[in-house]
Amino acid sequence: MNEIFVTKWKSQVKKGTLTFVVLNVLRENEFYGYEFIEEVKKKTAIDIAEGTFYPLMNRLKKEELVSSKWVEQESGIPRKYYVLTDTGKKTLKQMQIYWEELSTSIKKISK
Amino acid sequence: MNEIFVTKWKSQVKKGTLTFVVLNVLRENEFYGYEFIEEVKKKTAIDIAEGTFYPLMNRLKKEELVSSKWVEQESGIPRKYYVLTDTGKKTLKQMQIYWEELSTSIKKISK
DNA sequence: CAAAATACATAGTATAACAATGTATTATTA
DNA sequence: TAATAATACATTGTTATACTATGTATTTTG
Repeated sequence: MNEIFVTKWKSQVKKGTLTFVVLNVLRENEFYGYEFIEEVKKKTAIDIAEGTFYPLMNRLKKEELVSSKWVEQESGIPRKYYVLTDTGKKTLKQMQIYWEELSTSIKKISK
Repeated sequence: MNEIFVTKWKSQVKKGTLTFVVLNVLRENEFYGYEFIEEVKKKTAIDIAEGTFYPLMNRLKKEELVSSKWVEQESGIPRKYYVLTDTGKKTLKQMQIYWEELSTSIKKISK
């Protein structure tokens, strides 16, 4: 029943949304990429493709909303941890305002 | 304070969202384009550019989620009214399920 | 009578998600 | 112990959609 349409739509809905998710999650904890994706998959209904995540993080770093640092492991591949910057925190606050407005608007018309 | 970033982000967030808005609004009433844009602007925090709306409606018609009919006016330019099809109604139901999941997920991580 | 509002529409641009693919290390399991 | 899965980061190319700018035409308003 129009599965292709719905699938494509879900992918479109994620645009922008994933940025909002990332900044929100980093507000409370530092995460490295692989962990982040797994955590979000477990705790929410949101599935982030790796091919989406890494370019997204590089965009956010370029915009200086997040910074990153490599952390060597006793064994295994080093992990790149992401941290929310002050600019990131301020930007997130503005985004939260719009998100709130938008959710409220949609709740209004979808009830 | 990063206004350009936030502005671009808002535009990204609308991707997919506008489809959801359109189908939801048409669930209860028929509308013509100009009226639709004005109504949504008045009642919600959502601003839809005309250059977004008309191509969007043509996509939805192609997918057979909506149909349209021209209605002549006693005076003035004829109006093209949009109507939700049965396929549109069924597709919307599936979208509502995902939207609910997504909002819940984001509420969880943004609190 | 000029400007604003109404009403539909398209072309070109920018952006972001995703699949596919790649590299490398470590843990599991058969 | 050899193959496979899981961990961990990353890029390239494709596709889809929102927006600006622009265009046409009619009607209302100042």
